[in-house]
Formats: sequence, C-alpha cells, structure tokens
Amino acid sequence: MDTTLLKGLNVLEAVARSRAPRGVSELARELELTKSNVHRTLQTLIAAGYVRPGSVAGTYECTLKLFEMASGVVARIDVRQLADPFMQHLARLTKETIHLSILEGMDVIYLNKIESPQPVRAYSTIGGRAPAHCVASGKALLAWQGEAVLRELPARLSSPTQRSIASRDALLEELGRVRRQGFAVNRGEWREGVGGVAAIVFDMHGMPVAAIGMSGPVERLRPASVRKYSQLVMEAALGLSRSLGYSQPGYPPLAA
Amino acid sequence: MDTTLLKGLNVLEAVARSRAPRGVSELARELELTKSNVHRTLQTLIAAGYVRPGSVAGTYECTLKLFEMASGVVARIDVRQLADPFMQHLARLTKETIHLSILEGMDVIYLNKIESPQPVRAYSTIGGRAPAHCVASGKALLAWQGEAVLRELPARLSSPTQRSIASRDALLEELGRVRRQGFAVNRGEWREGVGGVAAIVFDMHGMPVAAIGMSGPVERLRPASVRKYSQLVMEAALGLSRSLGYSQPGYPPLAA
DNA sequence: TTAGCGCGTTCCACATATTGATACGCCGTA
DNA sequence: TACGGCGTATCAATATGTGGAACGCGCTAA
Repeated sequence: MDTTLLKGLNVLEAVARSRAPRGVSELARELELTKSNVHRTLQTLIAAGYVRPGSVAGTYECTLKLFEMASGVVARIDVRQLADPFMQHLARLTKETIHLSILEGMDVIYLNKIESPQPVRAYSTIGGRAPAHCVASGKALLAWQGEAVLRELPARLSSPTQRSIASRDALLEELGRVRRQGFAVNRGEWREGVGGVAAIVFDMHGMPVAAIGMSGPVERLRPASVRKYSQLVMEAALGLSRSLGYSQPGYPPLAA
Repeated sequence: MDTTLLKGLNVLEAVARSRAPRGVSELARELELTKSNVHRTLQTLIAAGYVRPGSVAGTYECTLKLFEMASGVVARIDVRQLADPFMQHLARLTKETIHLSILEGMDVIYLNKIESPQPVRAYSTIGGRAPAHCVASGKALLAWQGEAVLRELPARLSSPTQRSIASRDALLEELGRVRRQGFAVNRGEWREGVGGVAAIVFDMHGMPVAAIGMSGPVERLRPASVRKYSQLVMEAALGLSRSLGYSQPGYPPLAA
C-alpha cells in the first residue's frame, strides 16, 4: 500500500471538491499534513496535469484532466452511448427531467440526464449519487438484483424523508411490487417534494445494467400521471434494452 | 516532486484508458514497471476507490469515482450550469448536434452536448478534445483571445483534412472574419464531411468563457443553412452571455 | 508608519516507505 | 505431463518522501 499515492489522491480530491481555488496552509489544516508536504504534492499534481495555479497567487485549482479521463471511462459504458435517443424521446413526451442511472453498491449514480424545460423541476447532477432504496431508478435496479446483493441490505435503512422506506423487509416487499408492475415510483422518499418513475434496462444477457426514469415535483405525479409516465418509461427502457441486444419476450428470470 | 504519486497516476490513467480490464503483467510491460510495483499500486488505487478487480480474476478496471469527482468539478463551472436551456432550444431549432466548449491551451474541450436525433450526425464525446483552429467553436474562442494566446500559435498548424487552416497567418485572417461576422464556421476542417457553426459566450466581465455551436454533415451546411444556423447560434450565445451577467450592448473590446 | 502574523515557498538531514528480485501456486497449452 | 506466464506475497536494501526551520512577502492592527 503506497501511502504517498493515497496522500496525493486525498489532496487531489480536496482540491476537486472545492468551489474556489485553495491555499497550501488551508489544505494542510484540512488534511492534517504539513505545509511543505502539501506544497510538494501540489507541484507533483501540476506536473501530472490535474491541478494548476489559481488566478490568485499561491492558490490551486483542478484542471479538466479528471473530466477528460472520466468522460472516457463513462463513454465506453455501452448503455450510456445508446441511451440518448430514448432519453430525448422520453423528455419530449414527459417534459420532466430524465435520468440514466446505474447501481454502485447501495447507491445509484446518475450517468446522464436531460433537464426538464419547466421552471420547477427536480435538481440532480451527473455523477451524483443517491441511496438506491429511496429513488425510483434505484428501486428499479434493486428489484432485479440477486440474493447476494439484497442480502447486503441492512435491516434498518436510512430515512431521508418521512416517506422513505425504512426497513429491509418493507423494501423487499416494495421490490416485489416493482417486479410485478414493471416500474418503480418515488413519492418523495429521497428529497421532500420530489418524486419519479423509472424502469429497468437489461443487456443482451438479461442482466440489469441501468435504469431509465423521469423525476419531478410530486404535485405533477398524481395517479393519472404516474400511469401515463410508467407506460412511457417502460417503453423507453424496453427500447433501450432491445438496442443493447436484449431479445427475450418479457422480463428475464430473477438473477441468482 | 513525488515520483510515487506520478507513477500511481500513470497506472490509473492506463487503466482508465483501457476498453477492457487490464492484467498486472500487461500494465507492467506498457508502463515499464515491475509486476510487484504495479500490483501494489493497484491495491492502493483499490483502497482509494478508483479501481476495482474486474470480472475476470486477476484483472483490474476503473470505478466511477473519477466520474463522480470530475462531474463535481465540471458542474461548478457556471457556464455549463446555465447553458442547458440555450442548448436545448438550439437543438430543437436546428435538429443538429449541439456543443458547449471551452478553450484549454490550443484545444477545445467539449463540456456538454446534445445529440442530434437524425441518424446521420456528427460524433463527439463529452470531455473530448479537438484542435481549436480546426473547429467552429475553437475558432469562435480563439477569435476573442488576447495577443498572449495568439502569439503561442505556431507558424505551421496541424492539417487533419485538406480544408484545415494550415498557417498562423491564414488563421489570424479567419479569426478577423469571425470577429466581424460574429460566428465561426467549420467546413470539414477537423473531420472529413463534418462541419459546424459556433458563436462566442462572454461572462459578466466581457471575457470569452465558452462557445456554443452546432455541428453536422457538411451536406446540411449549405449557404442558406449557414445563414440560418449562424443567427440561431449567435442568439443562443448572446442569451447565455446575458444569463452569465454580460450586459454590454455589443461585442466587448478585444482582450489585451 | 511599523510591527506582528500568517501566508507560500524552499531546503536538507534523516526516517521510512517503496522497490524489485524471488518464490509460490495456479492455469492453460503443447 | 511439463513448461511458461500469470497474479500474488514477501522482505532486505535503498531511494524517496518527510517535516521542521527559515525566508520573503503582504496584510492588518495599533
């Protein structure tokens, strides 16, 4: 285990997290390192291209090299490449914010999104995370995971809002519902007043690889709208699954 | 300068560049390191969360941590946050691929894009780079740079296609044209058969911060279309400039 | 106006973290 | 069945990284 590499990555992460360029002493205090250590690490990150001096003398900020590298990593995820037309189609029909998400651990990560043109809309960031059990796309993904994944769920779950599913048992029940009806709904379980509808996307092997869904204020998600949106997201998800090579007539058997 | 940190970042970059998970020996050969060095570095990157074992035993691949970090960095660039509605509007009007780009060195980097719904469309990746002198958005950005930037242009420029601008003098002449007419055109100067139209975006201080533009096959960029598209991209660029706080009546004086 | 404080930057003796050769078990192929 | 290349682990040697101290600068308070 290289502690110098770990320390360097910590420094990079701290600079990357910052809204404004950072100074050496401030970073040293935050990271509990010495000024000379931080200074020398920053010079190395500059040489590597990840960091550059800020406009104020003695400060440092991130370059876009991380973004270039990361975009390359994400661009090679097949589903993201193929999802665009389905997301755009869904955006036109619903006028709401559309997400493409994947499961990572017990979170979903938003790989892509199309913002709603309406002034009042759900806010999220590409690359952002949310707890899977609290959002529609997360529940859509969890519903098709195998026992090995579901076993890792703790008995008590985090409850960001009063509507959040708080126990593993209640979540498993809800996931059964998701499988039966083919879509998942978030009724304000992650952020107050923000809901959504999502459906699972399968690859050519019948493996769940992503979820596609829409989100917006819960006021715009009354039962009639949910019925409409659920049809639309399931159609979009099936279309994307088809373009990934999924050829089974219905849903695949539940993963082992 | 910490060579251990540099070496670690090299390993991470090699894994991030790869289309498939990589093995220890292969990485060691490519990076001219020993197997034990690569192996230990990968363990450190796993501990830091950037790398994980691949599905094939003994292989390694990137996680999405880079993407999460990088998305945070890019999300805080004001222009990217505010550009979405202008890009979507432009996409609806033109039906072509829309880009938001910034200048970095002598390249442009694509911060965001909206793909054209048409089957034949320009291909690019978010986070991707292009030589600024060869693309519309790059020329739009270069046109408003100061002497300090333009002086760095070499006398002979790279010529990816026969239509590329090949000399610094010819480029400066073209940049004068861009300033006068308010938009830049790419007539197949970067990729054969792919063209585009772009306009500059200013911030509240009158500094050029981005370019917004559309691209597509040159067959769809005949003079009548260029006239139409140039109006549309200038309107979108001005709207975005206004939302960034740019309040001057016309174009700002050329940067020093 | 002056002094003090905190900043960034640089230096280098020394402590320690990193290195890579080696060995081992596993797997695939001839 | 044997060989070669793989990934992984170990540890003595050594090369690298560390951090305390010093310096110059700029800002602020007295």
